[in-house]
Amino acid sequence: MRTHYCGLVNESLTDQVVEVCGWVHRRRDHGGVIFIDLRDREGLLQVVFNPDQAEMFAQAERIRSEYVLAVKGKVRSRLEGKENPDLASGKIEVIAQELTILNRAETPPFQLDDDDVSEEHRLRYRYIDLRTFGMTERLKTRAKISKAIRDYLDSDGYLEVETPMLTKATPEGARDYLVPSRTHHGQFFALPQSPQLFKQLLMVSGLDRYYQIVRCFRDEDLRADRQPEFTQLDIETSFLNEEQIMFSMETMMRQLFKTILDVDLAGPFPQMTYAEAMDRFGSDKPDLRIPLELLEVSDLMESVDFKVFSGPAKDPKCRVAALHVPKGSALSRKQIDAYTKFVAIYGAKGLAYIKVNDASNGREGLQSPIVKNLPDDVLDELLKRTKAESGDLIFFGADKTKIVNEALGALRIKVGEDLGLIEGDWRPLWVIDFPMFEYDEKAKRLNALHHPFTAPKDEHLDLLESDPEKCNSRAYDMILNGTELGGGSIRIHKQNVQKKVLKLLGISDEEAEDKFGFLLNALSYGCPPHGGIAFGLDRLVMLMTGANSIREVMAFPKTQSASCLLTQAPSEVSAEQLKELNIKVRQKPKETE
RNA sequence: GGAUUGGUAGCUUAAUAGGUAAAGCACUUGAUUGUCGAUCAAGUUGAUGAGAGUUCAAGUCUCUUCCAGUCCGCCA
Repeated sequence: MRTHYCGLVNESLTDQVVEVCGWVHRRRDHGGVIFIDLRDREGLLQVVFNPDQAEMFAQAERIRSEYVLAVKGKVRSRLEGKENPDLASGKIEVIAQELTILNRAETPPFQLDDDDVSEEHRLRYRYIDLRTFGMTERLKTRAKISKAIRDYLDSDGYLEVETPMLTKATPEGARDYLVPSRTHHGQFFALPQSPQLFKQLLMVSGLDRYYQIVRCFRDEDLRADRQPEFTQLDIETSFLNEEQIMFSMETMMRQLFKTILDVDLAGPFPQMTYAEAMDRFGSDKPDLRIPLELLEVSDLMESVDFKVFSGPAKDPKCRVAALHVPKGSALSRKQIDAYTKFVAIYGAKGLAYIKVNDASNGREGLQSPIVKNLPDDVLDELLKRTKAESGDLIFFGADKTKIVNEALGALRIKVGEDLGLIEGDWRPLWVIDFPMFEYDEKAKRLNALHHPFTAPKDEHLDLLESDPEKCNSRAYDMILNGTELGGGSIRIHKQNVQKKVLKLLGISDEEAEDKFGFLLNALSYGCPPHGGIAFGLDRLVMLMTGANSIREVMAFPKTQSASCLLTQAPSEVSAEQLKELNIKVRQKPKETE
């Protein structure tokens, strides 16, 4: 039926007879001659119908948008001056000899060349949306990325192993998607949040190097970069330390960017401690393309007669930080008010600022509601430390450290984007030396910053007992342009250490035995030192294709309320199905009348 | 759970201070032998997401609700 893809017919086939199949992208009827742009996944091809074959021409007159055609015809150079430079096949056209209408089509619910159709419509008719050039290209790029990754890992000795989708609910982490068991009344499987434990077991089994491109499930609220089901590139290896794993993953990324985008990522990736990232960027995934930094000024503000600053400056749980914005004094009062509103989202109670009108004129050169509260020596030191020049602006955050970091960290990105300060295209880095735990104020207990199987640094082992909050882990995150591409760690391979960590997380011996007994057992049967990493494949593809949501790189994504507009899932099930599962729905859904 | 933006013809949008719902594209028909977002002419298309209220009068004001987007919380 087909000899060539439409989009791949070019001048090298001139004078040959080809058979192509595709969808009618556009029809231009000139009465005596009809042009049809025929489209398939590889692109467009102009097909010409002449009236000398009356029967075929009559059929061509009835063709409408999105009809599916098979056309046999001769490739010929377009007439002089009639080439279309926008088309890969623009130098040639196909003169139709035979036409088969394989299928008719209703008028599509939206036009394929309309690039601002609402996402709601696109998702409802996703099968049509996927015909558009942008979607097709992104899915093709995604497939190329997966293949390049597989090629690299395969050549590096990694085995692709599948792990169960029906598995055990875990107490830590995100909310599980549950699947009721028919054969065990009242019991449930959980869909995996990640194959974490299975890949560790594969290391115990001596598989040595494992990878998998695998679906993961988390029942939490959605974002532009979060879907209830998403794809991880999951990797684990034995007998390598963190430096070796990081080097290998970096090499993989470098090859990937070269293959897909022809981009040379500068290497080696810089490494930054968690503490430094929080201090300088207010974030554990800093966007290094933005040349703004948070500056610690708590020590300066301790003794000033301005409680908004001196209070937090003296409190060890708080910080006062400055964000120096070159040329920022051009910001209007209205813009600064908008930024004040912006940081309020993160809990900041205000946003102090100083406009540096004339850096050489001391206090007189500064414009700000707070200058009157600050003594000369503090102002001098502030200008010195920020290296602020005339025309600049300095924002301040003074609050709980967490709030200051989140507020100024987000402001840093927003201001950087608004003022067009972004430098360079790709700025990867590693963030290392994460704390093992974070104190959860609400639950009044420790939480694992990565996950409960992350190993503590050898030299911090004693801190597990004495001061767990000071204990750092052997975890590492790969960050690209402010997005966490992946995170991993060296795992705990000693049973006693694993038990200790679970206890610190407030998991009782009984619960540990119940939920993780199989892992604890496995650790006792000759578990090698091992570690790994998991990358968010959707986010990686999103960055590499320049998409602004992972929905744009998934064929059939869900909406923000985790429903599928195409299939109308989730939906109710029959009484028989529920009965078989021994499940009773407690409340009837609200009346829909 | 919260903040915020939007929902008007098949699609994308408009509608002054509450006073006859409009345009472009799509679609239909006709014309048209070199277009490529073809062109020209004529034509069809609406319970303004749903429900209630205020009013002589509601797309517009009020309340409730549903859907979609962005963000906060949440996401080890």
